[in-house]
Amino acid sequence: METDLFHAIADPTRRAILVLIATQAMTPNALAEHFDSSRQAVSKHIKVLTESQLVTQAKQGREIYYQLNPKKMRELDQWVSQFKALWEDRFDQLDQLLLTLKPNQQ
Amino acid sequence: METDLFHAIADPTRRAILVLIATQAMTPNALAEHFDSSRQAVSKHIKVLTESQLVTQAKQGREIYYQLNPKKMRELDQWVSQFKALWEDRFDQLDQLLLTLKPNQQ
DNA sequence: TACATACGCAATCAAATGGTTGCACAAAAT
DNA sequence: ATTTTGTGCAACCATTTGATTGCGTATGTA
Repeated sequence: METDLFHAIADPTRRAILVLIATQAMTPNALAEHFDSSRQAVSKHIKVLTESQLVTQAKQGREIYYQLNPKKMRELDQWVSQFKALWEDRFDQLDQLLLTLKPNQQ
Repeated sequence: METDLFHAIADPTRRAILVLIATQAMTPNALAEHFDSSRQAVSKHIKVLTESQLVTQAKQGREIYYQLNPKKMRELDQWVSQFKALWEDRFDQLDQLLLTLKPNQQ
């Protein structure tokens, strides 16, 4: 089962997990302490993140440490970058001009 | 009704719409020609995008032109940027510090 | 050995999602 | 004035989602 990257980051809990494990690997139990929902619910989120390859795992004894996979996060950055030119200053001015010529109605 | 930015881009059709209208405003009918699903299905996607403020509209006669709102897309870029230090080659202590100080965003 | 801990997996359920069809209405065309 | 076109909205439906509960298994501990 592979999960789409954009689907994986659509959930607020999953995004919070990503921030938490970005700098330090964490176990499901440790992660679950940061949320109101149960460990199993958090584990299901972790599974989605793992299937999307945003997260990698490393087993240590009976604990499993999950960690962010920056390479996959980079894919998101690359997708966004295709729009980057649109919010640069010179294009903002063009937007203003278009708005003046075609004012929004309704 | 306001839709979350990350939820808005979770759907492949909606992402395709964003790419199509990034450089040129388009009407729902024109957009629907690019997809297999019905006009109404596309219109529902447009509604989600509009509610998330990723898309703005401009009425012209009986046609409604939809266009990308770069400022909102920039928010996505800013969220991703908190992880940027993790995949950059230069990974000095300053990057670490900035990442740690940055408040958690969802 | 016996028990506790950390975790994944399966079943279940309410809510959300994405799609379709039908309809209403305003603008344009005839 | 009547018809066609462009669009949004509501109702409906199958599928997916996020959460909970219960269970099985492997690892650590008394």
